[in-house]
This record gives sequence, C-alpha cells and structure tokens, in this order.
Amino acid sequence: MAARTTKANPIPSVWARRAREADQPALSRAAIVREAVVMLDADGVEALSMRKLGARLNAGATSLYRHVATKDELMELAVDEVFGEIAVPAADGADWRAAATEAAQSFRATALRHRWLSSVLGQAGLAYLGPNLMSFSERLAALFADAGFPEPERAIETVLSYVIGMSTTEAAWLTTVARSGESEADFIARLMPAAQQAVADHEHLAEAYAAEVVDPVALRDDKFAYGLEVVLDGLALRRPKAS
Amino acid sequence: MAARTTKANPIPSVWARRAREADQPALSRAAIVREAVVMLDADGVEALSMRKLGARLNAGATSLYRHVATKDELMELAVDEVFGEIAVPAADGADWRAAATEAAQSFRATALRHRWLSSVLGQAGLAYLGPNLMSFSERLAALFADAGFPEPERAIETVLSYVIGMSTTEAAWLTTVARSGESEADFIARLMPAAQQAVADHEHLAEAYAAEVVDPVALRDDKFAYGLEVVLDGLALRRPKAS
DNA sequence: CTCTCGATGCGCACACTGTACGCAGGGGGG
DNA sequence: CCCCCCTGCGTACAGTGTGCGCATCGAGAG
Repeated sequence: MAARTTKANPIPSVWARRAREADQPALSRAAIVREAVVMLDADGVEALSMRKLGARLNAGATSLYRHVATKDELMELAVDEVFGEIAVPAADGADWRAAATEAAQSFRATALRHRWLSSVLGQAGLAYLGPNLMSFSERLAALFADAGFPEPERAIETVLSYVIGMSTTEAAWLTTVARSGESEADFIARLMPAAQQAVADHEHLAEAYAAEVVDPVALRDDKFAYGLEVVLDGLALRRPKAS
Repeated sequence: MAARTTKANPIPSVWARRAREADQPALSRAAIVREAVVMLDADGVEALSMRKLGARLNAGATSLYRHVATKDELMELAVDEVFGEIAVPAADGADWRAAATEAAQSFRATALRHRWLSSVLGQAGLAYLGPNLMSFSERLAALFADAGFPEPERAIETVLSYVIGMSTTEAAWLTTVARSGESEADFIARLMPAAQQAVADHEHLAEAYAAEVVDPVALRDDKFAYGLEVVLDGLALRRPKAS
C-alpha cells in the first residue's frame, strides 16, 4: 500500500505537509550543541547519549552525525560554547587586580553552573582552538599585558591553574552532593561521623574537621577568594612597576 | 559423557590438578587494583574495561565483582593506590618552602606518570576517604601547621588547587600528544601553522605564540616551578612569623 | 572417611552505548 | 522538466557494565 511513501505521509500533499519543519528549525550544529549543554547541565556527562540527545531534538540518533563528526567533537563544541559565558573585563590598565578577580570569579561561576566542564577539561585540556576559548585567552592576555607583566602567559597560566584546580574540586564535590539528593548542609551532616572516624588517628586532619560547617556556600566562596588573593599577591610581587 | 565435570577437567584427579592456582595468586582486590593501574597507565581511562581487565588476570569479567562492588569503586581504589606514590616530606619546621615544593613536585610527577588521574579527579574529586589520600592530606596538614600557618587547610587548598590545575592541564596535553604518536616537539611543530592561523587576529595571543619551542619538557618544568613560586610567595606573606 | 557449607569463579543475558552504512525523500540548479 | 545533492533515518555491529544462578573447591563438622 502506498508504494511511494515509506511511512511518514500516507497521502502526498495533505493538510500538514512538512508541518514539523515549520516549528522546529530542523537540525543544526548550533541547536545540537545548545541542547547537549542543557542535557549535560541537567544530568551530567554520563547521561548524555547520542540517542537521548537525538530524541530530545525529535531526531534519530544517527541524524546528528550529519552535523557533528563524533561525540568527542560534540563535547569540544559544548566546551567552547560554555567558555563563551565567561566574562573577562577589558583591560583598563588601572585596576588589574579587580579585573583579574572578576575574570576568575566568572570562570568559577561558569564551572559551577556547568559541573561537567571540569571533568571534560581533565580529559581534553585547553588544547581546543575554539573561537570562544580563543577570545577568552586573548582577553586574559590583554589584561595581564596591560597590567605591565613582562610575560603575561606565565601569569595567566598560574592564576588559571589555581582557578581550574579549585573549580574542579568544587564541581566534583557538588556533583557528589547532588547525587545524594540532599542539601549540601544535610549531606555534610550525614557525612561527618564517617569522616571523623576516618580521620581519627590523623591529628592535624582531625583538628581541621572539628569545626562545624554552618554555611557551606559562603565557606566555599571564602576559600576560593582566599586562594585567589594569595595567587594575586604572588603575582603582584612580580609586576615591574610595583617594586 | 562425564556428567560430573562441565568442561575444565575431562577426568578428575589427573596430572595437573589445579596447576593454574599454583602460579597465579588467584584473584584479590590488591591484584585487581594493581593491574587496573597498569592498564590505565598504558592505554588511558577509556581503554579499561572489566572484560579486558579480567582477561589480563586470567579471569572472567564478572569474577572481578567478587572483590570489587562496581567499576566506579575500582576507580576509587586506583586513585587511592597512586596517591600512595606521592611523597610529602615530614614537617621539620625549618624550611617549609622546600618541603612544600617537594610535595608539589611529587604530586605533579605522579599525575604525569598516571595521566588518567586528573580526569578521574575531575569526575569524583578528593571526596574519597581512602587511606593513602588520608595520610597524604595529614602529612600536608602537618607540614603547613608546623610552618606556623594559623589555618593550614587554607594554605593546603590553595597550593593543591594550583598543583591540580596545572597538572590536569599538562596531563591532558600530554595525552593529546601521546595519541598523535609523535614526540612532543614534532607534534608542536606540526600544530604551529594551524595554531598561528587560529590566533592571527588576536594580537596578544599571536605574540605569545610567536616564540619557538626548543625544549618542551624543560619549558613545562619551568612554568610549573614559576607558578608554584608565585603561590608560595603569596602564602609566605600570610605566615605570621614573616611579617 | 563423608557431608555440608561458604566463598569463589564464570557463562549467559540484558539494556545500553557510539557509530558505519546504505537507502529514501525533498529542495535547488541545469 | 529532470537530476543531484543534502539531510534524516533504520538497521546493524561490536562493545560496555553488571545481575543472576550454577559449578567448583577448600575447610571444618560429625
């Protein structure tokens, strides 16, 4: 029956001819990447499969491969996509510390908003050459060059390493918390007995674990800011004008 | 035919009864973890499967599950295993900078020797409570407490974040290089044209990419040492005795 | 000695993954 | 008008982690 059409339209030229294409902007690399980021944000890196992503876009899994060579390439694109969210202030020369702090905070916020980012970076690093990553680096370079650092890349790598390391640790922690389904404070409370026992015969650690955590979010904010100040102090010592 | 035995011994009580068990120490959690680390080192994190690991140990895939609850747990154990390789000097009070530097270098060396470490840390963080990770943390805490820092954890987290971030980036880069099959210098040489083109209209980046890389290994060593000095300088400013 | 029991290893099966391949259909250029 | 190329998809394959139940074996009880 109906030898011409395989299954979609029983009769050619009916009411809703290609109605789907009208409301869905078909399939495009941009739409795929956007939806992939949404899925990654929602359920983490192990929950993103080509089949599920295709289904979300009203498409078959293998259709995606017309726009994206491979899943790894998709991840590269997703990484570059979220790098576009990081705000690096333009170099205005005056207050490089404030600018660097703002950039670092923006990076951290992005990494915590997209908790899969760090783990993907760990597998592929910053070796990508995506446009957003490029302009991110360029703006950072401009900032530190403008501040008078003779080797801006060194400064960038130092502060970026700190920010990446701290954000990675935080993101991993928050992922663990999220998997438990509890609030961060509840999770900590439930974990405390086990942790204190594990730490019992390590005197310095026991001391560190003794304090009660009242506001975990503020505590993490503080830690990040503290370390950032340390790094920026160390860099300030190396800025020619200063000494 | 031989209704009793399914397939292994055609005749009971023959010459080589249980010969295999004699030379192979059976299967144990320790042996599994050890071999898993070997496989991870050799071919990276995506090449480790329970089937292949089982085969390497003359065992079936599912036999491993008698000793390890899940693959994730195996990875936790592997992480703790390699944390045992990191050498943190005992606190001797005098030269905390030298001790911290040694610990940081040892961490980096371990992370580069086991390049899968960073990517796993990105997925699970330092939330593990394994014994080696515990004593690693304890020794670090002792070191900084002995140096007179009032909040040793803050100092630890700062320097550790830097070290993790830098090591992660390096490990990811080295993994990319290794996949190409070329030496690091050759890979860089081959990449230069593409990189310089991608960087063409970013003036500060172009400047940074202009220099020729003659000894990539030494360059990476330098970068790491530079950033580490920056961080330690920043910490030194906060040590009570110093100011 | 026999009998039983707990620990260990393993084959099978299931649901799921990334992706190669070749076919169908529709829009744009000759 | 026809043709061709681009896009989407169904099928298929090799591989994954792991639950389940059975076979085996060493040790201890009678």
